[in-house]
Amino acid sequence: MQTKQKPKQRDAEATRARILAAAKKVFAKSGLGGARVDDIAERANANKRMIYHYFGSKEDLFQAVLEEAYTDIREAEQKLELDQTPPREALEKLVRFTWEYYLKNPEFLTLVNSENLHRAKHLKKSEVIPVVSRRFVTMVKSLLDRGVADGTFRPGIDAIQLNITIAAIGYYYLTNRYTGAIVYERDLMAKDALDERVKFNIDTIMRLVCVTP
Amino acid sequence: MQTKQKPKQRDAEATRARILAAAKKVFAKSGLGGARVDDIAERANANKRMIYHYFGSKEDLFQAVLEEAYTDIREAEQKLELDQTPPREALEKLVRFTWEYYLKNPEFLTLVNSENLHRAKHLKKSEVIPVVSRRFVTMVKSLLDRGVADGTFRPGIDAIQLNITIAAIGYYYLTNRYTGAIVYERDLMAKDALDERVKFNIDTIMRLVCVTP
DNA sequence: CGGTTAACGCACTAACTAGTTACTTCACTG
DNA sequence: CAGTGAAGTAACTAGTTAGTGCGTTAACCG
Repeated sequence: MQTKQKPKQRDAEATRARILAAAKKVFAKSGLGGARVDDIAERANANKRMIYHYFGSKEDLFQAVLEEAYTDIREAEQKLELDQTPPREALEKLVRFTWEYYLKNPEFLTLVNSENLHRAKHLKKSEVIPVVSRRFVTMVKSLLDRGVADGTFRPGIDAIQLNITIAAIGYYYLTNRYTGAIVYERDLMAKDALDERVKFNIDTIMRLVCVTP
Repeated sequence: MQTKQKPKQRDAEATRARILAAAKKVFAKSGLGGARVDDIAERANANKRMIYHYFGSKEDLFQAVLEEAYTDIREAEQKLELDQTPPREALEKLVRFTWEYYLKNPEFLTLVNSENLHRAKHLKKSEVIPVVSRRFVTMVKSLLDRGVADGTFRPGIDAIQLNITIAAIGYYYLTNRYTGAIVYERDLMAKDALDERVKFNIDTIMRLVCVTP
């Protein structure tokens, strides 16, 4: 049984996927308000009519893009298999992963920003988000527990506060890189600067969590 | 000589200020792309023509709003007079101030996000931003130096990395409060949650910077 | 192979939007 | 107190923009 078939002239699945990918780019670049449906259609090599055929409206399309973005990062986190790594190493791995994911997927940052500008009205309607989110929080919780049990981590740290902090120190640096470059008069995206920042972030989290940093 | 005069029917200064205040609200709520010039004019109790008279264009108005927002926070920071406070106390004061400023001025967060979506093209043109920014970085640098000198702070910490981290742990929590509430299934803006977060943030920074946290 | 269904495209609209034109009215000065 | 320049207004334009009506064509099934 072969899965790869000869390319069809009409392929609902492929067209849908092209629209979704194009929408992700455009929404990330211009936000929900600034994005143009015509622009998305053109980049997707699809007719604008198809967007309304598959997604219903511009906002529904935005919701689909967001859901995909969130499930993507949550899936990638699960693949880290932190539960099979010693606590200290696993924590560093998580901090490093979060940083690198944001660095390689900058659209994720702007999409989340855009969604917060709209007070998460699209995420609120989503069915899939709570499912993947819970699995993620549970993962970090059990990592913390294991670390406390074997004496490497301080007890009493709230997993959600830790999660937020790990995300924050990477997210803020990267999402505000343009204003940051001006305020701090420094190229924040130079290789050296990026390397220095991960190091600093790992240090920050280790000092926060570990008994002996 | 009295400064308070009877309200004029025509007052260039007052109209300009009303437009700027209205623009700040609207840009913060909808972003640069989503904001409507007509909406700003209406909220300012001014004619749309006046916006073009005083500010030239929508983008120039946005730049004026941004510059005001940045100079406001930088001015407030200077008023803390950290150089007249012992290093440890001064650092905690700075972390707390940053958090509270973001909390009380949420428009600042969305304006900065919006500007980063546009790759800081407006901030780049500004003359005043580098001036106030340098004064701010200098302030934190000398705070760090004083702390190292009297043995309370670890040596070798980069002032800009520290600045970014202090901003990040407050900014991220607050700017992403809507998506955060859904992902973490927790009311992040409840009084208890806010109190817990400042405490956590102060702890994070103290452990990062102080020799004996 | 013929017919039904779903994919696809063209061309349109109704509402909106940044910016402008041409005009009126007030405040202050000489 | 007259007249001039600045403050203020209404109505308009030219170009966009999200969303649609309707016709066409390819794919798949019996």
